[in-house]
Amino acid sequence: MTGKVTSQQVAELAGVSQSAVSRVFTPGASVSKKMALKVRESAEQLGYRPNVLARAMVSGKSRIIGIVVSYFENQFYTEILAKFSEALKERGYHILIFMASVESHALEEVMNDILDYQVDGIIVASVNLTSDIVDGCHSAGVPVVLFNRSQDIAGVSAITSENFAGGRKVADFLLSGGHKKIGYIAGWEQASTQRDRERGLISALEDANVEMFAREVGNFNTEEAREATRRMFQCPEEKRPDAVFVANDHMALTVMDVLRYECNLRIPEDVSVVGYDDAPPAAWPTYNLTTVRQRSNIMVEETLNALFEWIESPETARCRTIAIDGPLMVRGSARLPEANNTQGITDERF
Amino acid sequence: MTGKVTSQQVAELAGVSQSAVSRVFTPGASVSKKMALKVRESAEQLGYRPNVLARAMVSGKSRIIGIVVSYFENQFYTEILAKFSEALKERGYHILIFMASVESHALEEVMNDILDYQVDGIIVASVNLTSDIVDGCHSAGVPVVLFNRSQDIAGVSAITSENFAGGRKVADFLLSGGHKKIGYIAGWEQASTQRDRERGLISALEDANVEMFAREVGNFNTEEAREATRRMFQCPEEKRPDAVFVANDHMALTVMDVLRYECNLRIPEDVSVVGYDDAPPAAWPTYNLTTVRQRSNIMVEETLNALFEWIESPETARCRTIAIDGPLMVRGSARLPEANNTQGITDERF
DNA sequence: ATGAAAGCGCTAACAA
DNA sequence: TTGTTAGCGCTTTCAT
Repeated sequence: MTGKVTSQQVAELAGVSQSAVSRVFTPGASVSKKMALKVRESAEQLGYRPNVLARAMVSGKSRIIGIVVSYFENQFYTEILAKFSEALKERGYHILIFMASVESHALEEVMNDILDYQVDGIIVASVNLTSDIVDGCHSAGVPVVLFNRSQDIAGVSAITSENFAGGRKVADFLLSGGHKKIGYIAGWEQASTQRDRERGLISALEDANVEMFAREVGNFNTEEAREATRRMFQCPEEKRPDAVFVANDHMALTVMDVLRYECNLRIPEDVSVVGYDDAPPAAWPTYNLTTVRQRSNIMVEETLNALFEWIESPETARCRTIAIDGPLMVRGSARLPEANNTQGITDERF
Repeated sequence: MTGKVTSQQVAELAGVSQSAVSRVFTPGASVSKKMALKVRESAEQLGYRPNVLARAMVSGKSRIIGIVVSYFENQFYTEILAKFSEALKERGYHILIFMASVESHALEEVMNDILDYQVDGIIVASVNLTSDIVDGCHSAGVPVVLFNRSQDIAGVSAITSENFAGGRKVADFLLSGGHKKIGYIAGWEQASTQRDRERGLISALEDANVEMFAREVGNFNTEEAREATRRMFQCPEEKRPDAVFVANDHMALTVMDVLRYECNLRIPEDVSVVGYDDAPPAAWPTYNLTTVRQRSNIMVEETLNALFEWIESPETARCRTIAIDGPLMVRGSARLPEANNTQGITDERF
């Protein structure tokens, strides 16, 4: 029944000034051993802990980072969120979380909500920003960094994987597996990740003089991916792709389910499937999905580096656009290249 | 480049007092139409938005709810988090998120961190509290409610599903499917959900004079569930259960994978599998898992009701312990009762 | 209906 | 090293 304990109360009990108490709880302030001891004892006794909000008001630092996520059914993002949470806790920060729908109108509201909390920075995962929104953040002095999206907006750092190269790896792998009829199930077409993966795919296909055999849009969500798969595969055999690259794992799982249980197709005997992300379920034996890994640990780390560079020295911080290379995880969902075909492929990773 | 805009600046531009500006942005304060208009115009022009932290300091209400989650790989909880997020946004609150490991030592730290942010309430999902921790919250005047755990601690409301009844439903279903050799893969044994589900199972088994055939502990995590399954099923056929109830879906998926890909057992021909939660992947055709549904919408709603009852009227609020009934979702992972056996079972839901 | 003034709990000069 | 003082941006009496 203590109610809230203030530094003032601690000060009185310890017989010192209120600011002395503040110093004791401020790392790197100058206090004598004796003072520190006295104060800590009284604080302990009363159950005192500094009020982070009050500290935030005067210091201008809330130690809160806002995170916006929009595809939360996608296990890749829940994994990412857990990693951000842990890494930020280590730095003494905490996460105010916001789930956004994909429409950018709602986004503006969400971003304003975030700013109202005086966050020290914002991480935006798989969301498209507008320069108006970014301007809003900048004029509030809050750095923003994009995770898994890259956009040409002044002053936002962006961390992605090498999506173009990833798309190429998939194409090369499929081609060397002898596939000629390669289909593609696209994600949300405004997403840079989607576009770059597709560009990579097409570019490698062109190099081999192969045309994309079929294309449908799954929009990164389960239901549309299901329908896209039906459109692509419920047709006479000669019009059916013998391989399909799906723009992310989340959709790829659905695609595999539809292929197996609705189309009665065997994977990889009848059709090869390759995804992108290496989300946890990709490794489950049922799916055993060949996919391009996004190296989430590194991506998270780089995102935080970029963000804290701005937070800690806004003057000198430079805007970064970083793309992390990731390997193709070769598993069982796609036909393997013939042994005599493998040009230097010795490893699981292509 | 506006920097932070204060109510003072808006006041000056509008030619009114700072407190007038405050009133305009305080729902239900007394301001004339003219004043409101003038102020809103100036505010708009400067891009002013009230500072939530400053407001929190004086009002004592931060409009932040702390949420602690510990099993984040479990899709059931990511779904829950999304639902809390949406429902809270509707009430004008936001979520400060904390991921906790299961050890209770770390928990105390985490809870203190949360309190430092002056949250208005705390939701604790699938975490075991101690009364010390709860006392800490109460003396800080912060209500706590347990989600998917129930514990005998004074002053904490708890919302769960009818775990005991759920366990019984599973047993009855398996029994009427003709199973006699029923195994159980337990969750973390300190968890009330785990205990209640198991008690329900055993109680119905006893009523039918059947003994539990095998039991292993999976601790609610993937790796231990995998090992538990091996221990239970890698043995001579006669010592092998013909049905297994797994304490939650997250483990059940792993169990199914091990059964199929390591033990070469068919589901449900060789062994029936039943889970608990009805997490999203349970409905995927590959798993098609028969499971007890936790009605997450209702559970979330009740959790929030309990929490806000405390937040809004701490004097009159009463502590609630609510268990929500949930149906058995009959799918394909467990053998169905013989037609002539079905005593009044007409529906998919048992 | 409006303005003046006090103060939420804290940090950060500034003196001493 | 310590105490004194002045705010951070806001809500909320209290006068008017």
